Amino acid sequence: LLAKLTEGLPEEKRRYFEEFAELFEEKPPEPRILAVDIEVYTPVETRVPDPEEAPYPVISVALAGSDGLRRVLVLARQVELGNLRSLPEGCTVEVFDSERALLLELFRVVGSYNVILTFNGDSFDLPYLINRALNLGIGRELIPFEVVEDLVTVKHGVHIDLYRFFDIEAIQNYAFGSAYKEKTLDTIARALLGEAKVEIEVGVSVLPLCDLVRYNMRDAELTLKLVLGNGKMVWRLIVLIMRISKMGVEEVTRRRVSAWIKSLLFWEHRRRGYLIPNQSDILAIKGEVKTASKLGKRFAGAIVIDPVPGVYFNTTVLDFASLYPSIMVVWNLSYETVDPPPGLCRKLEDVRDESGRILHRVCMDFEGVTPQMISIFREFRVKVYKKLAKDRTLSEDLRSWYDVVQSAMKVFINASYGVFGHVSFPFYTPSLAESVTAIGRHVITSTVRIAERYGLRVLYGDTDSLFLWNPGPESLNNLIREVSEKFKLEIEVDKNYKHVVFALKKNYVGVKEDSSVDIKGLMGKKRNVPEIVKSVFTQVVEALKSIEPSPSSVDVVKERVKESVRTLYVKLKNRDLSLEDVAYKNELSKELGEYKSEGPHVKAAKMLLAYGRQVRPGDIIYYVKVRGREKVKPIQLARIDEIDIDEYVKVARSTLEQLLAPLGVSWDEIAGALSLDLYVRGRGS
DNA sequence: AACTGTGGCAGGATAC
DNA sequence: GTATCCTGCCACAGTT
Repeated sequence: LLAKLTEGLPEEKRRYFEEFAELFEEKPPEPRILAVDIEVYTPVETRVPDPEEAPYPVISVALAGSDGLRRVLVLARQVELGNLRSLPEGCTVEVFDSERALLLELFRVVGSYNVILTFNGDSFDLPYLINRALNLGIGRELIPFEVVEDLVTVKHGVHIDLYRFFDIEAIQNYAFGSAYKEKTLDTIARALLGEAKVEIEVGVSVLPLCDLVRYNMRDAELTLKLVLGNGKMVWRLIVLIMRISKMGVEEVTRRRVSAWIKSLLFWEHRRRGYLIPNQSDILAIKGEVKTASKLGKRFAGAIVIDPVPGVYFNTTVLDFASLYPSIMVVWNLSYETVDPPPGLCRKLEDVRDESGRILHRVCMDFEGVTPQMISIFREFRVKVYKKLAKDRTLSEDLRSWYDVVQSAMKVFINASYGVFGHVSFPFYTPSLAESVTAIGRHVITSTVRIAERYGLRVLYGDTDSLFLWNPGPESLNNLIREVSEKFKLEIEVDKNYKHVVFALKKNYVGVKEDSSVDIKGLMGKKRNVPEIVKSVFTQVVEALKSIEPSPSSVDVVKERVKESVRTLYVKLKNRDLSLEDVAYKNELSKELGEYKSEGPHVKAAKMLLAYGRQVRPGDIIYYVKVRGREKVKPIQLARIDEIDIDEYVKVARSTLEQLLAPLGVSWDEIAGALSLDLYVRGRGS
């Protein structure tokens, strides 16, 4: 495959391919890995002990090793023993009457593993262990961990904090397709392994010993499985990113994709003997942008076509395969090729936006580093590794390795454009980022014009996609052929919708041939909408699946909605719900003091703080709407009987109207009849 | 002094 | 990275 891939290429480029191939073919190392999780005593359940002070004893430590080790070390305390039958299977439990002995045993075990895994170990488990050991008079030389800048490392090996790894946006979005949204051990394990933490009703400090062991062991096991489960997928991904980026394991698992790409590009520069420019020098020559349009934005982005509201049957979605990276390859866009200083380039090409205006010029004398990297990854990914990942003649283990190889490349390809628009990236080049989006706009608007010339009806489009209403196969093929030839970009049919409902930009519902449903952007999908409203939304979507092109079919949907809303009303009125059902979930994106306006989740967070609970940026605040002056309360401080029913009816209305309006159904039509109906029923009961 | 309406903006979440 | 949606705060003006 490699020979085929590099056929006809110049010697130098062939060598690049060969060198990369080695990185992808070399088997991953299999070090001894140990997952560690600790539980700490705390007098106040809601308060997490400060790891700098480490004032309270470590009451339990669970260890799960790649060699099958399953051990829990517990401290003997005055608590219930609990049910011995609830102890996890295949696990050794040792009870210590000295915390010092417990920690020393832990340190001894840690010493025989190369890779230590934790979830949140950088900010809690390991600093706590270090400081607790010091407090107990254990010498530093006996403690296997040490703090280095913003991480905690293992003296004889490496430490991977999975919280930090899964927190990396590129990992979350590209490698796992946004499968998990909240970054807790429980939510990530549920999403990736289908397993959950052990549920406990009370804090760990008062938990019966056997339950504590079970709870602790599960956490360590989940931590280990997140790395070694699914055919060691995560471990392999880490290894591949290390090889591609030329970074160590502790950096790769803690730094963002821009750091990986930086490292890769620095390496490439050095191997070719190029000078690495200063950021300020790039900015001085290539910093000028011409499309700074909106407040807070540095350059213009993509085009979103205003959808024609309504319900459409038989709609085909076309899209460009990784549009931005492909544009960078075809137009040779790289920080060193865009807007070269006068006299340094013989062959220049114009970068035009959708209006034909020339924004920048690109040098075509030589291939830029970025396009070269992208095209190598793309070639390998499409022509080699996607195929090998599906090759039935290979062992399952090998196929899954190749699948990780292709997804590692995907991460680098997808991130290749964004980093150049990021101020802190060492190769930050505004004119480059602006050129990519301008060409993107040019490509999509030209494609719309060509589609219309073939008599195709464009219903909607966003950045790199076009939704075509009931296209004739011939016109469709003509469009695809003409556009691929004109731009040298791959455009293909992505999917067909049996029917699709449009209302607003970035908001639609489409039902595919197999009755699976795509819901984009609608409120009912967002995490900040309470569960109780989401479930009504889901019911209405179910009804939409079966819709046919007839008025009676719309009536059926109307009835279903009415029924769902009625149930919601009754539930709310009877307060037949849990606080979780009505909770809004919002992320606290910064420190409380940094907020300019006090939104509901900020207000709720402040109440939690006043109550003595820690709140940090990144925390998801759960709050409910209550009657009275405060209007909101954090879920921990609220009671069911304070819930403000009207607020929930309001949010149900706005959420469902997004589905109803395109069907020509008004809310009043449903709620008007409903309130009378409820009134009569209410009297009846 | 308390309330109501309004437009601008902050903030969160999503699409691509 | 930008584009877009929705909610709710906030300042201000006008009314009771």
